[in-house]
Amino acid sequence: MVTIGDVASIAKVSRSTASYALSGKRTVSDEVRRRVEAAVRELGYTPNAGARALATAQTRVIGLLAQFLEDEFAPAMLQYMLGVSNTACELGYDILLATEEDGRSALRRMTDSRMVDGIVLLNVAEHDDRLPILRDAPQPGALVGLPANCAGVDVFDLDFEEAGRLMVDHLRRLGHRELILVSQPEHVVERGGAYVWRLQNAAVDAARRSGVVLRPVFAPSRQPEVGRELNALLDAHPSVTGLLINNEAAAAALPTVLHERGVTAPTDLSVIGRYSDEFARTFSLPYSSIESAPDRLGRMAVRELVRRIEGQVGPDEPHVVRFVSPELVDRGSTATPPEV
Amino acid sequence: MVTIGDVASIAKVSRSTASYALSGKRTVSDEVRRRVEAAVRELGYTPNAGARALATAQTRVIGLLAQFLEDEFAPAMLQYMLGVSNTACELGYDILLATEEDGRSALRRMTDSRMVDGIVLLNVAEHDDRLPILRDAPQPGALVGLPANCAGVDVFDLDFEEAGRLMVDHLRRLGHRELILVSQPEHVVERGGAYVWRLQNAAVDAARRSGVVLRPVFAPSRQPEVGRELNALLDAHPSVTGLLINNEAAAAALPTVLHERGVTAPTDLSVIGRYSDEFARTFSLPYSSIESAPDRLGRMAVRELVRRIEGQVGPDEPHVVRFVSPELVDRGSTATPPEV
DNA sequence: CAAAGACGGCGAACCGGTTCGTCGATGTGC
DNA sequence: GCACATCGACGAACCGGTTCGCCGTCTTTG
Repeated sequence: MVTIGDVASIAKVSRSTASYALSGKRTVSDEVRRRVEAAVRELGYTPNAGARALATAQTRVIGLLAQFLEDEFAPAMLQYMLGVSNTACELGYDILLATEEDGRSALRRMTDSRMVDGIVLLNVAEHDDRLPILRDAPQPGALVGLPANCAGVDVFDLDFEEAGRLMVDHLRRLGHRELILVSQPEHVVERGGAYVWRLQNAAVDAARRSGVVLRPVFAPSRQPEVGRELNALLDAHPSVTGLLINNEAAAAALPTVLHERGVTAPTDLSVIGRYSDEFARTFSLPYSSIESAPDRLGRMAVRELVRRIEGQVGPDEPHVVRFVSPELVDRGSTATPPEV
Repeated sequence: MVTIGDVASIAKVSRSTASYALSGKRTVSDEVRRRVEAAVRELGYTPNAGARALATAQTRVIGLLAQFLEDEFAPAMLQYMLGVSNTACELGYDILLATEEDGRSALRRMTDSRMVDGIVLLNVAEHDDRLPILRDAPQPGALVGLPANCAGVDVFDLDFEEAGRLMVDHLRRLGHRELILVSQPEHVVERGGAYVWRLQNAAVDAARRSGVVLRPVFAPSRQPEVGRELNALLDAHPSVTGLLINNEAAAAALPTVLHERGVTAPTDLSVIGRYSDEFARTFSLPYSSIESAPDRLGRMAVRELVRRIEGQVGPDEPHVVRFVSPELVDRGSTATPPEV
């Protein structure tokens, strides 16, 4: 193992001078700097991360806690992870990943042992049991997902209320008067996935205010149950002219269901989903959708986290709660409802 | 920050005694052990990872290099990552994740700075440019995917040759005489994805030996192109009675294509895929398939890697190259071909 | 021309663990 | 009763960086 001492002796300077030459934290003569740099190249020196962490109390590593829960759509989670990972890399940070069930112990391990400079929590529930631990930790934290209590952390999420209103208003303006909203399964809500409620309540509100009938339902998140449920819904409500899908599995199953029923969008039925563009491409979904922007949310979380880590924002400055405005990506799956 | 010095002074022993009491590497009186353990609980002590890494030259972290290439199916990659991550956790290791384009620099960063005790490389190409770097590194490495040169690393992969034979033989025994094999796009092969060739060559061989006509084709890995290609293939070869799919996107697109053509499996057409059971469930694919076992491969790679790290296998002992035998998961999509 | 200041380099201490060698207090054998 | 081994604890050194304080030299300034 080549150490800074080796570099120093090759360059014929002291260890401290070698360190200053490389960090630039004190002025060093050009001559010495050149000698040190040459020695670094000659030996292929790279600083030992553990030693540096010990000396500087900084690791340049960010902890990422992702949980792959039953009934939640794993490919969607991946989008968030990639947003976080790639942004961290751009900013010069590495990612320590934990995917285990028990997020609390993983979080404690990372923070207590000072393996990380900061933490990103994905898929945050309304009363997330990881939050108290994160608040007690000395490292800053950034969340993707809105908890009931945002104290002490930076929070980023899609504006699900606005998303619900947008979906309803879009179809109302086209002339639809009876819609179905397909949400995630009810136990996702019970587990604390408040975003389901946030979208649904806003949608119900918007519908009531404008005299539109909106039928909200919780649908399974697994095949083939979700396909059967969609069929049952369409059977039970033949007068429905529009479908709002806040459930990835349902969105993925819909093309087959519609095809089997001989229904085409938007001629017979208008459809709007809520998922990422990447998701739509992967599954070849032809429906207009509210972009859920997972990569963007991951990116924002890391950006703000790094600002805190690097002290560009004071520890007393208030934390951020930022909502991404939903945008409708038009894929041509909505139109005026068919004449009855 | 609470250090082992704090623990020692609370327990009224020296730092070294506290260390021995916790590690058990030397005998310590029961009385002292109790006092130290009490102090640890009282203070909530956790060793500083950087300091420990510096002293022991071990980090208990494994580096994971995953690359999300254009034209490769991201959800499939996730399966491997989860296998690696969960197994590492079980064995007491954390995962340092790199997803950036430039795997070489990420690898060098991790190994040179001694951030990790070992490396897992996913999606290894035939002439993978990360391999020379990994061989030069002092840490052991484990691969998922078969390179041309396996020297110095442990290698794990599906037995794609056997998979190819299995697919062909299964349909031949049922009486099929003309098949199409849908492979990944040709540039996946050109980039070094030799597994495509390995399966295809073995399938072609097996077909020739048994007098079956096998038409191998490279299909796109994106929607909607792959759907069009499948349609074109079925149009061009009406006498084909069986489809072998070694292309995730094609498998995902097939249900819609067949439905549109009014074709049902296995009555009109027999289908065998090659993907993981998890993948089949996510996409609700009704086809029998060769299990590609990504979680199992990830698990095997980490297991062997940890054995090397912990010195349970000597540095002179030869490295492992292990193939997982393909297993056919029967989902009822194959049968004797229809009478002509 | 002497005092003050800037510059460039060095030595030593420190970060928080682990581990080796030592040493006194016990216990054992002859 | 003495030599000897064993046990349990301690002090010091070490891992590989960073950083503070100091000092000699050269330049600037009154």
